[in-house]
Order: sequence, then C-alpha cells, then structure tokens
Amino acid sequence: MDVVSPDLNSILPDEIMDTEAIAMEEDPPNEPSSSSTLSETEPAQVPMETEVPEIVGLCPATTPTQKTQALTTSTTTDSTLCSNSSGTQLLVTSSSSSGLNPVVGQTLPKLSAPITLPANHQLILNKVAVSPAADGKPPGTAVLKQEGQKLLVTGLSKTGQPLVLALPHTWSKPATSQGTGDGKAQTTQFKVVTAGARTDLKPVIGVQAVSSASQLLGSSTPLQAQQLKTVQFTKKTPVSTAGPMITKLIITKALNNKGLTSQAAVQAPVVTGRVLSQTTPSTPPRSIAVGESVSTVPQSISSSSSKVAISPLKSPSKLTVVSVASQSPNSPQKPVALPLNVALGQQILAVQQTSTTSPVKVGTSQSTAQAVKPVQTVAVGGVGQPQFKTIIPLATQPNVQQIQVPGSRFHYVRLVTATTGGNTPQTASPSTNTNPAIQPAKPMMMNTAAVRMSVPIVPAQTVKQVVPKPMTSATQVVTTSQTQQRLIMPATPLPQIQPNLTNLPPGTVLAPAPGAGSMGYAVLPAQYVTQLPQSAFVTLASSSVIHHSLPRKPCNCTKSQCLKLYCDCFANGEFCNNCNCVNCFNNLDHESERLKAIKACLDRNPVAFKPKIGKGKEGESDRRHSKGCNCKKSGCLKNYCECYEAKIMCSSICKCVGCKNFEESPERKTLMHLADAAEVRVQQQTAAKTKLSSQISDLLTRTTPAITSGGGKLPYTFVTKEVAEATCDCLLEQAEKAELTNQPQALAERLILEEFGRCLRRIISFASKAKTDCSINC
DNA sequence: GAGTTTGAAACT
DNA sequence: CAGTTTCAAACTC
Repeated sequence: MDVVSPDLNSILPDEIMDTEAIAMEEDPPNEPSSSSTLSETEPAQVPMETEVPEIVGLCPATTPTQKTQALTTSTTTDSTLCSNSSGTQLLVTSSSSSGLNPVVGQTLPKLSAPITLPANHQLILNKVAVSPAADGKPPGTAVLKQEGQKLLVTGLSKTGQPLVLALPHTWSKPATSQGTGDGKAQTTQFKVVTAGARTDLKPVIGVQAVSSASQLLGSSTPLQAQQLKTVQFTKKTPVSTAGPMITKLIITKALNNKGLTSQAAVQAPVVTGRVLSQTTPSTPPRSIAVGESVSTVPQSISSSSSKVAISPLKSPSKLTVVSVASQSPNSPQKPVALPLNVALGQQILAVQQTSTTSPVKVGTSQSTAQAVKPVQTVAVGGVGQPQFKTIIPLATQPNVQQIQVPGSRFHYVRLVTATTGGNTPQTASPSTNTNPAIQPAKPMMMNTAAVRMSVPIVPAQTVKQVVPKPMTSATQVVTTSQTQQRLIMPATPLPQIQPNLTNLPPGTVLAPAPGAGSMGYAVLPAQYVTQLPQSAFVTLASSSVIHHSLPRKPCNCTKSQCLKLYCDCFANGEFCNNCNCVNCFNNLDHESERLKAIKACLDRNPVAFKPKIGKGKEGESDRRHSKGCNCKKSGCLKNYCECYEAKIMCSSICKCVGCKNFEESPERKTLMHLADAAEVRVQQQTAAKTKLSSQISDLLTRTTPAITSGGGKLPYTFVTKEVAEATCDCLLEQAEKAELTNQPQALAERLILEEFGRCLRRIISFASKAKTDCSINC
C-alpha cells in the first residue's frame, strides 16, 4: 500500500509529485475497508489544492466526529493527529507554537479510559510551547489514549481537540519473534513529521506508522535556532531473543528563544530505518537518490518483508528523516530554504534504538568533507553489519545524550538541541516509561553490554552520486558504500504533511501546492548536514545505500562571494563544496554574512529559494517556469533559457522574444532529436566500454584454469604454466631428436610444429573432456 | 582555455 | 516597474 496516500500526495509540490509513484507493498490483509480513503488513487488525479482537512480525511480510523474534530483542529488550531484504521499510517499535525505536553497514560475528561499502550509499544509526544505567553494560553497537555487500534492523542492543540492516532496492528502485539513461528521479526514503520509553524499558519506534526520498517520524516521551519539530526536505525529481532525488542525514538526539540523541549518517543516492536535522499537536478524529477539501510540480520532473523513507507524501494528497513521545527521570532514570515535553516542554527533531531538482545555498537564518525566542522554521524544497525567498525561513546557528542536506564529495556539516545533562550531542554519523561535516570544535557555512557549501538563510519563526503535511473523498484536496489543522507525540511511552516519527500534532490526547494499557502520545502543536502557545527548527524548505518543522483556542478563564482543567487550553490541552498569559487562565503565560516545574504535575498524575493519549476495552470503542462523566461536572443533553445534548461517548454507567462521552445517548434524537435541521438550514442559508448572493460577484466582474472559448471571455459584456459612447460619440453625433445639425427632444419621445424599440433590437440581434448565431465558431475 | 554571449539577478 | 549593471553559466573558437 502507499503509505503516502494519493490525497496526501496531492498537497505536495510538483517536485514531489513528479517523482515516481511509490510502490508500496500490499496492505495488511486485515486492513479495514475504510482504507479506501487511502486508496491508491492516481495521485495526479488529486488536485494539488488539497487542503489539510483532506489529510484528515485520509484517516479512516477516525469517526466522523473525530474527523470533524481533527479537521477543525487542522484548520483552526495547531494540532492534529489522525490515522487510518489499517494502522499503517499515522498523521499528526501540530504547531510548535502550541503548548504541548503530551502525557501518555493520562486521559482527557472526554476520553473513556487511560491509554494502555501495548507492552513495549510506546508513543511519547512531548511538545512544549514556544511560549505560554505567545498567545496568552498556557501550554496544553496532550493525552494519549488507546482505543482499540487507535491511539487518541488529545490536548495537543490549543483548543484541546482530541487527536486520533491509529496504532498499526503490529503495535498491538509484542514485536518479538517469539510467537511468530517463523522467527521473522516484525517491523514497524513510523513516519513522524513535525513542523513547527507560525501561529497564523497550520503547522503539522505527522506520524506515520506502517507495519514494517519505520520512517521518520520531519520538517522544520526556517530561521530557527534548532539543530536537526537525522537518525536512522536498523534493528532486527534475534531468534533467541529473551524479550521484545524495544525501540524508542526521542525527539528533542528546543524552540527558539524559549528553550522548551519537545520530545517524542516512539516505541515499536522492531524498527528498521533508513534515510532516504535523492539527488537530481532540480528539473529532472524522476531520478532518485536514496540512502538506504538494508538491514541484513546476521543473527538468523530474517527481516520480515518490509514495507516501504515513502520510498518505492522495497527494503526491510527504512527510516526517513526527522526534523523539528519551531518558529523564528526574528522573521516569522519569511520562508527560508532549508539548508539555510541549518545555517541558522537548526539542529535536526535524535533517535535512538535499543535492543535487548542484539548487541549494538555505538560509534561516531566525523565528516571527512568538512573537516572544519566535524559532524557526527551515528548509525545504529543490526548486529553483524560489517560496516560497524568503531565503537565510540555517543557521550562524546555534546548534542547527543545516551541514556541508559538501569533496569529498563529501553535505551535512549537523546539529542539535545541548542537553545537560544538558554533554557534547559526537558527530558522525555512524561510517559509511563518515565525513568528518573534520564537526565538532561548530560552525556551518558552506554554501559550495558546487552544494548549497544553500532555505529559505522559514514564519510558524508565520500558520496559520489551515480547516474540517475528510472525509479523502478528493481533499479533502486543498488548496493553501494555510498552514504549520503539528506534532511528534508520545510522552507516555511507547513500546514500539511508532505511525507513523500524522500526522493528529492539536495537543495531542492519544493514549491507549495496551489492554495496551500506559502509553504515550501527544501531538501537538505548531505554536504549541508556535514557542516552542521557540533551537531550530531545521527543516521542509520547503511550497508546498502541507494543513490540515483546527479552531482551538483561546482560553482565558479568570483565576485559574488557565493552569497547571491548568481551562485547556484547558494541559490539551491547548499554550501559550496568542492567548488572553484573565489572568496567564497557560502560556508560555515561565514555564517553571519551568509545569513545576511539570505535575508537580503528573501527581502527581495520571498520565494527566492523556492523552485522555479512548478505546476502550471489547469490544462497547461505539468511543469512550467514559475516566472517565465525573458530570453531575447537564444530562441529559448539554449541553456541560457531556464525553461529549456529545465527541459520544459515556454509558457504563456514567459516574456521571451522569438521563442522556439514550444511544442510544435521544428527547431525544438530537431534539437530534441539531436539530443536523443547524442544520448543514445553516449549510452552505446558507455555500454561498449563497460563490456570491453568487463571482458578485459575477465581475461585478467583467468590466472588459473578454472572449470566452471557450464561456464563454457575455452580450452586455452587449460594452458597453464605447467602445461606450457610440458609442451615446450615436447617441442625441445623433437628439436633434440632432429638434431641428433642430423635432420635438415626444415624437417626439424616440421617435426617441432607437428609436435606442437599434437600438444594442442591433447590440450583441447583434455579441456573438452574436463568440461564434459564437469557438466556431468557438477 | 580564453573570450564571447546570454539572461537572471541585482541595482538604481 | 522599468532601465541598467553585474554576474556567472553557457557557449564558441
């Protein structure tokens, strides 16, 4: 099933919609019929103008009343939780401006019973208001309540509207392999989307849970002093597990200037994760780059058939990114491209995983790309994953707290974001699993032998993108050592969840859907993450990372200091990296200048960092330039033209002169044909090179005779050194014989050649015989 | 690789 | 908002 429903997709910008359809595995068989609202309707048929209420409508589990409440909440308040009854999707919307103090185990007066989370299943939402005084209301209190498969979360909004969060069916039962019979671990997939927002907008926190694998997807508002950390984790349940595996995600959120902390802990039986990312040029949307962690559980527990939440890839473990947003009091109305947000001090997030049975190592890696600004990459993976090499206590990372609760099966990793307000982040201790051992802002060593976190060294800058490929499930499964995670954050406060954000190029700023307000997203490139100062970039170890992306061309700016939109890097919200620019200020060493430049750009054009290619009007092309081009001499058939460069035709809003970039243009068709021919030629050449290289490599590797079953080895492969020497001996013998008998030279040569012929025949005969024998015996 | 052309961005 | 300047990429030789 599509975790991301078409309706939900409909609210996504073109760049998202343009990505290939997400191929999800089928829904759980017991999925209620109400899932029709989550039907796999063609996303394209859904108007982009889908509003938040439609998202709420996606939650079949909600009763009409609940739906109404949720709708009301989404439109008038700041928090919404909804889910489909299938338990595969949770959607939570919330606002950072709202005072949130969800408490698990409590109930609202309207709710019948306190929530009783299943054993080893826990959802902790702890969001703190930006300021109680911001709207004159005290922070609200959220209450989670379980109602069958649903999890009601109430009190998250200022208005106190109850929120419904459906638990996936897997939540209702222990996640251990015990009882499964097949020894396969069940996985639960979460997707958490949080978006801080201004009070005047409709921020969203989304939680999505799927029966297998987990995803976390977050978004954040710009210009907030937050730190984002991405966590990806993979876990499998060993067969011999003594108990259910417990995974908790603790998302610590520090709101700017307020220092309050929002935390969310999601506990699932088995959580596997990955970070999805994509790198493509801004225009060709159908290539995907995905950093994926494919968990290969060496300890016998084969991962259950995983569900892919966002990515069409079928992977046993998936986790998208989490980010938390809050509002910037400085420029609350200004959308900012995401990477810029990071430069503004945001921190992305924090997750942690614990296994009571699988030893996991913990370690950190430092970015090799931006040595100036070490970035910690923490990955949590299953046991035996070869990439886990280093054991480094997370305590070394100032923004990551490891919390080992004595006597608790839970193991916490808490990311403490910096607060500009100087307040102490609060600990995640509102739930029934509250443990006093959890201490704020104090690095803790992992002292449990049973629970360790495995952290591979993930050189963020070793990633070299590969040629984009069509998004098919087959082509996406590319095993590579590349590891590049990208963070997806909203450029502006988000009223809706945009869950399908995994297949985006770095730096992509996603245009808001029509009617969706001025929200935009930006995809944080890995390079950007690596430059996060003193922020832990927590990610999942990834033995298999999928990347289909195009490398961004390095800029060559000389006068702009890479702080103007002339610079493609800057315009795309990226730091310059491996560029040829001169006097570059587009880096962390010049954060203040960069921020000023960002602000200046936004002052000039509030949508400066949004994509120029967006959806056109009804009846027009799906993609068109938002402003149109102004070409005068190029005929819009050269890359000077932004439309042509984006491989789209000029539209009615273009002001170009002598435009030849329209559908029926013969010049354009000719160019297209030429381009196609050139592309085919390049592909053929590439294929030829590849084939030749393969053949040469194959020849070079044939150092010893090898009889492969049915391999069709040629006889010459039997000409080993020994055979050659024996042949030479035979030839020498003939030569000596001819010499001893005083044979003429011509006859001697003939005898030698004849002997050589016999040798060859014997070799061929043996080769054939060996091949035949092998084919019989093998 | 140097020089030219081009059009978006920035500026006035 | 229009005209001009600046800038860096695209293009040509």
